[in-house]
Amino acid sequence: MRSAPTILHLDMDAFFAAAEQAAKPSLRGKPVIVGGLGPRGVVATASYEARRFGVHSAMPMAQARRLAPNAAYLVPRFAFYRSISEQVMELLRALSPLVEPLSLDEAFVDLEATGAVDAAAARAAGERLRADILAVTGLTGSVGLAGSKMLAKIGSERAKPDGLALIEPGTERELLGPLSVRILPGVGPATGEHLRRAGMTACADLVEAGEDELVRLLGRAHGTALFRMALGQDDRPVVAERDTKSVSVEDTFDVDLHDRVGIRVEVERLAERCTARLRASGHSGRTIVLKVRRYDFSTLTRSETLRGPTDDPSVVREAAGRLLESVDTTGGVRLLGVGVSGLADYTQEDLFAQAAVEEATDRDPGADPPPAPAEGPGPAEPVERHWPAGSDVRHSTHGPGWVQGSGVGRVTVRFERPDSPPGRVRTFRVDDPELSPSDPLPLVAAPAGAGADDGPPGPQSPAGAARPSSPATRPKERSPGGPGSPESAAGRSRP
DNA sequence: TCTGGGGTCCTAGGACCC
DNA sequence: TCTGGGGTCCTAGGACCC
Repeated sequence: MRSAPTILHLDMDAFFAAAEQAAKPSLRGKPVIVGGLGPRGVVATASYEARRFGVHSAMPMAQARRLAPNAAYLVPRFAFYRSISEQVMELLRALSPLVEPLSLDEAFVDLEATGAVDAAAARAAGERLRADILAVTGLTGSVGLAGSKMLAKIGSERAKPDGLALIEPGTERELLGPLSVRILPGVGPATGEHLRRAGMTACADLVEAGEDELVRLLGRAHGTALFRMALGQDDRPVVAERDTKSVSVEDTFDVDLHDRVGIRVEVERLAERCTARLRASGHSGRTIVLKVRRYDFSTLTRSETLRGPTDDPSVVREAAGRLLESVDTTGGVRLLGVGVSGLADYTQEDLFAQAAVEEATDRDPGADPPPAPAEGPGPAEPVERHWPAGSDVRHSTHGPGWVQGSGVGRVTVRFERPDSPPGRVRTFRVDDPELSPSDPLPLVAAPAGAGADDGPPGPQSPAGAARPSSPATRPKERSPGGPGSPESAAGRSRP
């Protein structure tokens, strides 16, 4: 425990949803829900407007739709969020070299790594950080400052949204006492219920019960850790780099798989994707893990440890295939996964391997929605282009916009950009040659002088402001169709 | 209402070795 | 011939986190 609040925790507010609102002016102030749009999707992030309807992270999408039928529903765009995250992490590293990212939108910073800091200086650094994040990304984040990781995190939680909370060292126990045990790290639904049945719901109850009782109830590691946490004692250091321990990929299917051959094919595909990710991360591994979730949600894993580490797709594929042999899949399978653990650094210099990595990562659907087949002029295949809800596009006449929804051969686009007023909506055929996928635009306009590069310098770039009426390619105008109207009716299409 | 995807850590039993 | 304890590795499952 430190005597000064020099551990900072930053948590961006409703990150994915806020990033989408920043990119899409028409969604500001409206309920926005980002997550899987398929029949088995769950909510990744709900904007604060959507939370008022009771929607929250991890909620099944079907339930969210019942609660907030008029919200805008968008597919996550991880590459976009990652680019914003990098800007934020950069600002954190300017504060201190000791930064521990927890996810795209969260990190600890050790302010002491640069020298002694008192409470006033820590608070000033936190406020400056929040201002810088807003200036650079256009988004808000909340900051917690305390003498330990746990309290810093509790601080940022209490500061939300768009706030800062500083917890003075010495006040931890008093602060925690009346709070629910569920705020302690490591207390989830199961442990919470376990403790409740033992009559403990507040942190003070844990202190009163004593360490021995908690160890008896929860086991050595968990019991002692929890007792200390409840007292506000937490010595975990901020750690900048931690080694990856495993790499895995998994898929939940829109409909349960029954066909044994089909299941086998999926396992092999997953093995290849997993190996590609493994190689891309510069690792090889010894233990191959197969994960199967059955129709009834029961989940099992089978693993096999090889004599030495591998990053060979065929080795991983075959091991995963062998593991599948020992699994009963009657009744159906809703999820399959393949993972590799027991990682070793991969040092081999092999041009063939490198080439394979690049090729495989290009195919990795873990990245963002594929930039749909380029405008193949060749008469080759009339592949139906896929327009994920929320993705950025550009129209050769109307400029930049985003996909509000698609289905039955049509795609609806709203033409607006981060710095424009809310734009208007138009509908096109999915194969309209004037329409193409594009990269996200910066959320915050580049400083004056730097020419913003986008929008055809044509007459009406800021759509919505101007009133484009290009008679040549008159797209079918579509009625208002506010957020949430027609999003991908196709749902998720499996390869 | 019907539960994602990517991870981490812990526990417990059995094998094996000393 | 029987018995013991400790350490490490492997496998499986579960809780938790974002």
